Amino acid sequence: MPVAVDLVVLTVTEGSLHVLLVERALAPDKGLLALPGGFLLAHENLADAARRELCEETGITPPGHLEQLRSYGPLNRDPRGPVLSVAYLLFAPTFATPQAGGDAAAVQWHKVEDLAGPNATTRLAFDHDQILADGIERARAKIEYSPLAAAFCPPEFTIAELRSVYEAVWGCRLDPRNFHRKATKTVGFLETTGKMSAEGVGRPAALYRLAEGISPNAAILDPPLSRPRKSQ
Amino acid sequence: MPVAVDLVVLTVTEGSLHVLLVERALAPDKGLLALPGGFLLAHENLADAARRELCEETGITPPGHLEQLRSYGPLNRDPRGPVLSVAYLLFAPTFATPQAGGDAAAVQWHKVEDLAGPNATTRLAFDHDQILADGIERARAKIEYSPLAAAFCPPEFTIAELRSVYEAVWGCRLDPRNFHRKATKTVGFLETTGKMSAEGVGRPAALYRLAEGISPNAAILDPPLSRPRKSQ
DNA sequence: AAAATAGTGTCTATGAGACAATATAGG
DNA sequence: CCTATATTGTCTCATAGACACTATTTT
Repeated sequence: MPVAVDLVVLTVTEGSLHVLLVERALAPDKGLLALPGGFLLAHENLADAARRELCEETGITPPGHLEQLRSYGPLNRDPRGPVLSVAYLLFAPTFATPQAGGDAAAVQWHKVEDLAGPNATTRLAFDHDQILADGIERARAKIEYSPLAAAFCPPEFTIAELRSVYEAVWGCRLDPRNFHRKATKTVGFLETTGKMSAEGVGRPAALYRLAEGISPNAAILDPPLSRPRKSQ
Repeated sequence: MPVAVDLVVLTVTEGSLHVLLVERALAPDKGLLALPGGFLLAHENLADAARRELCEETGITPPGHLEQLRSYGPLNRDPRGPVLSVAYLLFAPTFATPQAGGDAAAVQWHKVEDLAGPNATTRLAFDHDQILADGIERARAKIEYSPLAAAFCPPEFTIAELRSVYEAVWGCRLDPRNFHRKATKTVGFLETTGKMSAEGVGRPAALYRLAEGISPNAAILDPPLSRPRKSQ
């Protein structure tokens, strides 16, 4: 059984959630947008294949946090026949614009708004719409009770930058004052650097980093940074 | 690449969480306890393979709720070579004692306490200890914000039965009075049947069922039936 | 000074959890 | 009667969210 690995690579730029897509250089679905990915090699583990494929198609060695999303198929998802796909999710800070390579004719960040949800305008190759939707849902759920939102930020960041990540991923506005209190008072989340941000207008903001010794993966925020329950 | 499907089949009996294990009839790891499972056939989807393997090895057509857990490998988990395993999780009501068949020499329910956590006494075959641990963790997290705990109960059940499920899965005692209020007042969770339970001593309890039109999978309890945060 | 953003304090509504009190069964 | 379990009610504490207010910068 051929086994593929596909990646949902998410980042936050310009106030909204973006996903890294490639334009397929080969049939099937040549010319369509798709998640980066490819076939698992013999003697390779899943996560290693995910990193290798991302690097081959985009020239990027993934920073951020990589985790398994779920597996799909193998039937009715690739016209060539049964292919089992194991999807991975990468929480990435915005890094250098990627370089197309491998099976990819072009690589670009795309606004998630245009691809998933009610206002979607573009169709992805294979069953990648479903995989993307699952990845977004996972990201939305996970930043609530884990420190993973910080994986979208540079190593040192302001509370406002962190808040804009939550706002982009959840697609809603958060009260800056309540968010500030919540984020800074949640134990085991942030650590002050002592430095101040010099950017922009208004009072300078303190710079924070992830708390020492936090693996963004395992740590659990308790209580969680609660996502608003009702429409705001 | 050979692809296997393994199942973590959980149920609640006698006040504690149990998992269905087979004794391997064949090498490798012959004689060891293992999760039921086997190889994916050509032209078969993952969830279908999970159901088929469970039926072959235990004679059971799974009631309850089946969901994908995650994938493992393919390296360093089977002495025969690389095998990708996709694990599934089944929330099962206690049903008829299973019948061994296929690759299984014996099939039995085992107390999860004896297998996972600090007091574990038995080792499972392959990497099934890890898979079991992940399945238990998923179950513990999921019954908090989904109606899935009811999948461990018969179609009609009392609040006390439902509470004992939560207590078994979470491994802690819950206040019967607070639990009763919480469970019955959570919208979209339970529905009264009008019938009463005749069992046991004390005042008879009302029988409930899952609310109409709930797919236990998709529904989200809001607010969740919160798991106690601190040790009780 | 005005505008903008950072950060703190305060109030209210809601839910979790402790626990009193009542209801209904069997012995 | 007593005991056991079901079910309801009440109280307290903690947290989410609304929002007034102060602090510090740029224009």
